[in-house]
Amino acid sequence: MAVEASDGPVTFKKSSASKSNQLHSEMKNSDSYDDGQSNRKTSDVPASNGQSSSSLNGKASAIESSVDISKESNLKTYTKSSPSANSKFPSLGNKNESLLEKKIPKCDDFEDEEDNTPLSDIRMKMNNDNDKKATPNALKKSYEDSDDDDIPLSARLPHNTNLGESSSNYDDSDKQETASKLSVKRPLDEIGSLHSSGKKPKLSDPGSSINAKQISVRSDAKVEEEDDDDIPISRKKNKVVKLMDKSSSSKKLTNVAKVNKGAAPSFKKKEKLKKSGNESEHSQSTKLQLSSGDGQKKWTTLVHNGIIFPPPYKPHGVKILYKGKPVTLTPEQEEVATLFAVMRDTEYMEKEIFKDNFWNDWRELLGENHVIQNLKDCDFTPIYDWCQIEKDKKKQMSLEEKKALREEKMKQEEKYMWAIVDGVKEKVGNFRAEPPGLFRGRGVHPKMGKVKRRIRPNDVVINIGKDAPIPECPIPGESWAEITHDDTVTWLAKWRDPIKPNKLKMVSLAASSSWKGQSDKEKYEKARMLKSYIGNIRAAYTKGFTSKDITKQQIAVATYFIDKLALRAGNEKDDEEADTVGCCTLKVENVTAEGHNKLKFDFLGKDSIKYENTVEVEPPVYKAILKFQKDKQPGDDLFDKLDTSKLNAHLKELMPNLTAKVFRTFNASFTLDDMLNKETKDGVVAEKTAVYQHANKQVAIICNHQRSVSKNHSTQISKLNEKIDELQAVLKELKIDLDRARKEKPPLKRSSDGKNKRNLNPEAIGKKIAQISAKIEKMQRDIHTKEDLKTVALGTSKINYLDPRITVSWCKRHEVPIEKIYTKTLLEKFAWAMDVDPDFRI
DNA sequence: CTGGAGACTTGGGACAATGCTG
DNA sequence: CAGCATTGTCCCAAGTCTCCAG
Repeated sequence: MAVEASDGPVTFKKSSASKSNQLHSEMKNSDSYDDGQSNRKTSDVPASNGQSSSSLNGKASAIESSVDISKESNLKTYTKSSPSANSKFPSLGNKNESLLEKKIPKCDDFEDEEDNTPLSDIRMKMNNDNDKKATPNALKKSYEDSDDDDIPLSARLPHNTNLGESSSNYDDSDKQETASKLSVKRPLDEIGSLHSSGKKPKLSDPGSSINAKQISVRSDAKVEEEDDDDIPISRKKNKVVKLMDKSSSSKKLTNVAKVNKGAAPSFKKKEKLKKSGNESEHSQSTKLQLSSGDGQKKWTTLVHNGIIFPPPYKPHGVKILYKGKPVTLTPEQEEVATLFAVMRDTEYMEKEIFKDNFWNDWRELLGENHVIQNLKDCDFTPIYDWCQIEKDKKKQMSLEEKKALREEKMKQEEKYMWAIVDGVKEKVGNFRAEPPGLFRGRGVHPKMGKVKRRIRPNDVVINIGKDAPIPECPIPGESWAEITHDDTVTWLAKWRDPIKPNKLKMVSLAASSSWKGQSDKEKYEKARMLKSYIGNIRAAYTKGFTSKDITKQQIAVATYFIDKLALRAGNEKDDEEADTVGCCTLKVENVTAEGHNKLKFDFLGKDSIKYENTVEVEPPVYKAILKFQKDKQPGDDLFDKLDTSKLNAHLKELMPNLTAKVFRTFNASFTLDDMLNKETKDGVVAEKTAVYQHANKQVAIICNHQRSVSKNHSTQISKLNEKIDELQAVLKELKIDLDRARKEKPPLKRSSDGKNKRNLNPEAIGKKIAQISAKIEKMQRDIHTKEDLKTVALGTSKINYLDPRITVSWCKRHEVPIEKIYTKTLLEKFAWAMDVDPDFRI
C-alpha cells in the first residue's frame, strides 16, 4: 500500500546560493512564528524551575544573578556570545538572537511565501487508518519557508504499515486557536519544586566528607571566575540549585518549593523577571557550545567512589545429573551451570549456537577429563528447581522484609550513586559492575551463550580528579587495574567487555546530569540547525541522483534514503556480530524494485529489528538503484562505493557537524512539532495527551521503533470487549428505565438477578446513562489504542529523539501538565528544557 | 586513506514498582 | 486489599561517530 510519493519532494524555490543567510532568517522566523501570539509572551510563563529564579542568597545567588542578567539583556548576551561561539558551529550561537526583531516581519514573510508554494508540495501524503479528521481548510503553509524543504520527507511518506497518518494540508487553523490560550504555570512549577525538594534528601551523602569541602571551595571560586561564557547556562543553573541545597539556603529553597506546589505565588517574581528579561530560553541557547568536541577539557575536579561489584558467588551445592547420575561441581563450574539452568524456558534453549557456545566455555571450566563429556546428557533440572524455590521464597517475603532488604542495598550503594563534578553533585548512571552471565545477543548472534565472566576490580580503570581520593577497592585484597586523571572524557570507570574484548564498558553520569543534558541539548540544536539547511541539502542530493560520478550518485541516493526514511547510517560490522545493516551497508537483496518507482526495503536493522517498507521514490533514484544493483550478487553491497565516513564527510560539507544521525533527530522532532501544532484542539487534557501520543506514535513509526506484542495481548483485548458488552446491556436497561421514569412508572426488575432497582428520577437515570456511556467510550478508545500500539514502542523516541522543548512548550501552551507526558525520570533528564518559552518551535 | 580503539548515544526486553479492580 | 495488569526503570547490547597510528 505504498503511497504515492509526494510529488517532487524537492522543489526548490530558493537558489541554493544565498543559502545560509537566508536560512538564518528563516530560522528566526520559525522561532517566533506563532502568529499573533507574541503578546502571550509578556504575560506569563514562569521560569519554570522553581529553583532558578526563586530565593537566592549567598554565593549561590551571585551565580544566579549573573544568569539573570544575561536573561535580561538579551542583546548583550547575544552579541557577546555569537562571536565566541565555536567556530565549527557558526550559526548556533546567534540563532536565536534576533528574537526581538524577528517577531515583526515574520507574518508577512510567510504569507508571501505561501503563495508560491505549490499545493502539491504542501500536501502531506500519508494515508490514514482512522483519523482523517484533520481539517483541510486554510491551505496555508505555516512554516517560514514555504518550500517543502522543511517537511521531513518521511513525514510525507509513510511506512506501508497499517499505521497511517492524518492531516492532509498544512493548516493553520489550529495554531490560531492555540494562540488564544494562555500558557500554564502550574505544571512547570511543580517540576521546579519536585526538583529542588527531590534532590535534597540525598545530599547527606556519606562518602564525601572531603567532598563537602571541595564543593564549597569550588563554589567560591565559581562566583568569581565564572565568566558565563564557557559554561552553558543549563549547567550553571544546576549548579546553583545544587549548591544552594548544600548550603544553608537549602531551607529557604524548600520553602519556596512548598509554596510553589500549592498555589503559585512565587510566580509573581518570575513573571516580573520574565517581562523585563524575557525568554530565558533564548539567552540559554545562545550559550550553546559544542563542548563535545573532543580532546577538550570536560572537567576540572572529579570526585567519586568508584563502582560496586556484585557479591561473590554463593554455591548452593545442588547437583546436576549427567546420564542420570549426580555430578559434583566446583563452585566455579556450578555457577556457570546455574546460569545455564535458569535459561531453561527461554527460546535460547532452542538455539544450537547458544548451546554450543555455552558448552565450549563450560567445558573449558570443567577441564579435559571431566566426567561430563557433552551437554546433551546433562540434566540441569535440580538446579532449575532449586532456583525456582529460591525465587518463590523471595516472593513470599513479607513487605517489611523486602523493605529491609532494599534499604540494606541502598545503604551499601549510596556512596556509589553520586559523583562530584566541578563541585556539583551529580547522579552516577551505572555504578554497578556487570554481573557474570550468559551473553544474550540479539537476533542471530554468533556469540550468544558464551559465558560472560565476572568483572573484577583488576579489570577496571578508574578515572578521577588528580586531587580526589582514590576510591577504595570494594573487594578486599584486590585492586583497580589503573587510575587515570583524564579530564577530556566523561567516564568515571571503564573495563573491557569480556565478550567483545575490543569493546569498552564505561561508567558515566546519569541522564539527568548536566553533562548529559548539555549534550542532549546540543544534539537538538544541531537538528534545529539542519532545518535551515535542509532545503539546500535536498537540492544537492537531488542533483546528485544523476551524477556521472558513481560515488557522488551513491552518496546522493543514500542521503535521500536517510532523509526520507530516517535510516541509520550503517557502519561496517565484523563477523562476530549479528548480521544487520543500515543505509550504507544495505545489501543488494535488501531493496527490491517493484515497478512504478516503488522500492521495497526489507532488512534487519539495529537490534535485528526488521525494517519493511515500500515507498515510491523519485524516478532518478529508482533508476539509480537499478543501476547499483546491476551485475551484483545478493550479498553484495548496494552502495559499494560508500561507507559512513565518506557519507558523513560529505554531509559535513553541507552543514557544520552534520552527520547521518542528525536526520533522524530532525525528522522526529520536526514531525512532533508539526503534528502537535496541527492537531491540537481545544478540549480536555486527555484529548490533548491523545494528540501527543498520536504524534509520538508517528515518530516511532518513522524511526521504526518496534516492540514485541505482549503474550497476553489478545486475552486483554477480549476481556475488554466482554466488559463493553456487559456495560452495553446495562445501558440498554437504563434507557428503558429512563423511558419509564419519564412516564412515572417504576423501573423493571434487574435482568441479571431479577431484583428490584431503586426508583430513580429521570435526571438521575440520565446521569447514570451518561456515566456508563462515557465508560464504554473510554474502553473502546483503550482497545483501539492498545491494538494500535501493540507493536509500536513510544519510549525510545520520547527519550532520544523528541526535543523536550517542543513538548514542554506545547504543554505550556495547551495547559497540559507536563507530568502527563513525562515520568519523573524523564522530567529529571529534561530539566534543562523546562524553562523553554511557550512559543518555542523547532 | 584505512582500520581499529575509544567515547558516547540509542535500543528492546526483563523486571520491579505501582495502580486498578473485583 | 489481594491479585493482576500497566507503567516505569534498569540492564546491557548495539549502534554512531571521532580520532589516531601506520
